Amino acid sequence: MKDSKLYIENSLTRQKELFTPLNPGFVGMYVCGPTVYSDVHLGNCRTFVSFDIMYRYLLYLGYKVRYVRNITDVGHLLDDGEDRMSKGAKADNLEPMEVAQKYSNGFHQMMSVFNVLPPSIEPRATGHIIEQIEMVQSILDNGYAYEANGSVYFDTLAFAKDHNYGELSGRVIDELLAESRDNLKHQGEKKHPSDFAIWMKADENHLMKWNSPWSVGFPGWHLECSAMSTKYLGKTFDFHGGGNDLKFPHHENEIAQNMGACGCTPAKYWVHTNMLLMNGRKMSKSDGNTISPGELFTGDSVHVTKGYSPMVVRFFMLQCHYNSTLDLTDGGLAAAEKGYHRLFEAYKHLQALETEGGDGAINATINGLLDQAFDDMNDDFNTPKALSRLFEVVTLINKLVDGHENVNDLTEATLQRMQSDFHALLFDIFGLKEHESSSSDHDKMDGLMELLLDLRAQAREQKDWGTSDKIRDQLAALNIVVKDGKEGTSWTINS
RNA sequence: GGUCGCGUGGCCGAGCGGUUAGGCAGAGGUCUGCAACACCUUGUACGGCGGUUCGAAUCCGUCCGCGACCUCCA
Repeated sequence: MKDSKLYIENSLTRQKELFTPLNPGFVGMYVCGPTVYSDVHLGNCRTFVSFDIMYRYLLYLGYKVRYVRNITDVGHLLDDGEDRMSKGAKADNLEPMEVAQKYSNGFHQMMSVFNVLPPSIEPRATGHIIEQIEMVQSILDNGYAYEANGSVYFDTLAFAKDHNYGELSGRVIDELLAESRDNLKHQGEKKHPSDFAIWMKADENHLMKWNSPWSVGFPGWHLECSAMSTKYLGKTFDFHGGGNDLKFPHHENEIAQNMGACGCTPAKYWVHTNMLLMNGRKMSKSDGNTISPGELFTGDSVHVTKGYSPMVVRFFMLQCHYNSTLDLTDGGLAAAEKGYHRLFEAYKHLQALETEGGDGAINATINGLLDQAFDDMNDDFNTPKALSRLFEVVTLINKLVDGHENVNDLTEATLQRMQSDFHALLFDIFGLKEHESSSSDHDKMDGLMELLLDLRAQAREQKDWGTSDKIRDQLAALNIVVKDGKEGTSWTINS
């Protein structure tokens, strides 16, 4: 276990707090996953990349982390009262489970493309109907819910007498009443407009329904997370995350349900990630201001001039703190792409550096920057700041490579630390990776390029600039950049 | 209308009471047959107006502008 103090901005208290797990050395972490009724969109990806960084950093610090991220495959109602999964199923003439499977597969594939680590447990709402029914019963037994026509509603007024409802989102129950007074007539079975369903009676054509003590029906949306987090992490656990659009009503109601069922607050630290915008506006599926991950990778969209690789997009996300809105723009991505390449070029040079070990004149500078990078990570996972330290190290690496700084001013120990910390930050914590290609392809490519550059070198010796430039230009058209340097010619592939 | 948050240099984006953020672009330079790439150096800033303070981008007030949530959303 690394000896470092991690501070996390807790949405519940709105303060940065020292992270101290309930059980030393162990972390229980729950993150609200996707509803699998259509393709993932980029905003989802940013959220899960943000939590991936946190998960990775906790692992790096040496915690044993149980990371639970659910998949919602039932219970999400649309305005017209139809279930999202059912709607998707009817539209494509599929079983609801086929819809869930199809989009779960797509989701997993996209997470893998973004190099997001899989969670330890990925429970599904439909696989935990019994747990949810039991929780409804507990809440009823405790007097915080009532039954009406086969549906069960959470009684927010009764709950608010004993507990604080609205703590997370800063909402006051009287205001909730005032807000929705106009809609009272539509509320039907509810005693109070802020009450919410924890079990819904299904009508005859509803596709997804289960037996329960109250009716044939289905669980309320917020209930699954309460039931599943309790099952896998216990009644109280360390860390609960989600997009900040889930704060209300989802997380507020989740807290109420857990309190209502077991009398204790579910999570110690609540963490919310901010939204991804595009061109200054919220990305959303419903209006046109959206780009799918696939379109972003291929460049097949009016919003970008070219495609950007998944790792460039991930790097772009890292340049912004998870708690701020991030504005996706073509210019921003292009800038990120260049920075990303510069970072990785420096990383490669760093791994090749060797020192004979001198007086360590620049040790302190480098150690200071690396220390600060980790301090930044400890300060609420501040990836943009940590990255800025790394770029300062990049400048130093380049100076060492170019001879502007003497590599022998670096002791062996500091060089090794640079190499291992750089690797840890880039790959283990930030979760970046280089563009992969199969190694046999790689060998062939090397051979081919060696041949071409050999021919070109001959042409240049004979001052046959026509042939020399033709080779260089044709390769450039294939995004292979030829670099003529002091020590000969090298090449790289630009993505 | 209610709740919360944000406005930083050409662009993106940290900082949040005194010290260079960083990336991209721009400018100058090194390298090159010419280029490109790469590398080095480098300028410009904190929405307006008040206030607190020895000192404010950073705290307070106010005005303007923007966004999110309050209804399904990551």
